[in-house]
Amino acid sequence: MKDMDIAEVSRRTGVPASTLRYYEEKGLIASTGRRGLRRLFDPAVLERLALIALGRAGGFALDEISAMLAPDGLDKMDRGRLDAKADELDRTIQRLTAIREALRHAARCPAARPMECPTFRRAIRLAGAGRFDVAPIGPFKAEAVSVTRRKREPGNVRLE
Amino acid sequence: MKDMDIAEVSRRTGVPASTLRYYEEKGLIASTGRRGLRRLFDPAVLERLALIALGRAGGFALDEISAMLAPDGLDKMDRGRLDAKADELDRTIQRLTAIREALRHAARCPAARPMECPTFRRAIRLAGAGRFDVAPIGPFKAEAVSVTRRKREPGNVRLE
DNA sequence: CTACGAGTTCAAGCCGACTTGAGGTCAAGC
DNA sequence: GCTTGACCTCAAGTCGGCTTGAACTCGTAG
Repeated sequence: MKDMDIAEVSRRTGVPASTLRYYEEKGLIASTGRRGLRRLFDPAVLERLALIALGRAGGFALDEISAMLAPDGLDKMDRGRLDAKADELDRTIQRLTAIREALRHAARCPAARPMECPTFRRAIRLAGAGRFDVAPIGPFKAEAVSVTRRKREPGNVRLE
Repeated sequence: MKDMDIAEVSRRTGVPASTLRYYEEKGLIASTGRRGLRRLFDPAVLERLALIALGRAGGFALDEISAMLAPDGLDKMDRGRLDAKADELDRTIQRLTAIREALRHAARCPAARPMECPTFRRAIRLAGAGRFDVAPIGPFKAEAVSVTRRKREPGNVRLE
């Protein structure tokens, strides 16, 4: 298969041309050359874009993704980093699972106010949604979690 | 317990005062009144903030959260909506699980390039990371998924 | 040879969720 | 009565991941 122009890459991946240019600018993908002004892409870019999409779907930032993909454009990734990311995802999944349970429970819990329901409160605690020392049940701890948070972590502790 | 000023709410929840003002402006929380210029909050706001944190941790937008929390400030939420959100979370969890497996596998798969490994490709497919009709194995479908995407869904299909 | 359309560059805009900063107010303690 | 410092408002800034628009350049079909 010969080199493709940006439109074909876009068509085959569903990724808009503007995004492809943006990715190139960020160094996530590379064009093999130009014909006139036009970029030419090696078919291997399709794989790379699939991996990028995978990362994005996993909630990773573009910078993290480019750190995971090998610098030379091959797809050998750093094993340690991959495992770390998997662990991160694992924690996220556990948190989301707890939240899902909380929602399901809240949807059919007979308690007038969800917060009065021990099951719900437990789910909140598991969700690590923060320590909100609301009256009824004692204070609990929350370990720091991160979804897509940047600097600060509101929703997390700061014990007085 | 008497009404609290913004600093106390902040201290007890870990949510910065600026964020509390912002939430009030958006109608997510309400102050019960003022003493001079200063906002006063009913202790019930702590619960509400816990629920908001829960929603945020679940990846929901503030607008979605305020739609889930009752307009009158009580915490009765719309059951249908809650279930829908739980389902949404469920799909997200499944996707993330597939991605986690893909990462774990990639970390120790002997194949030189992950994309040549059927297990990895399968994980990508499950992840719904898009249809990237890379040569070796045939095209597959991806149903639209949404993490925190806004309008467009790059990474998803557009069969020619 | 020329016009066309698909590609290009670069700067600016957008969205959500906040944060920051300048300048103002006000209750309480000395 | 005055200072202090916590709180206030409002506008603007930030960050990531793109998109959009204006102005321009080419290869190719007619």
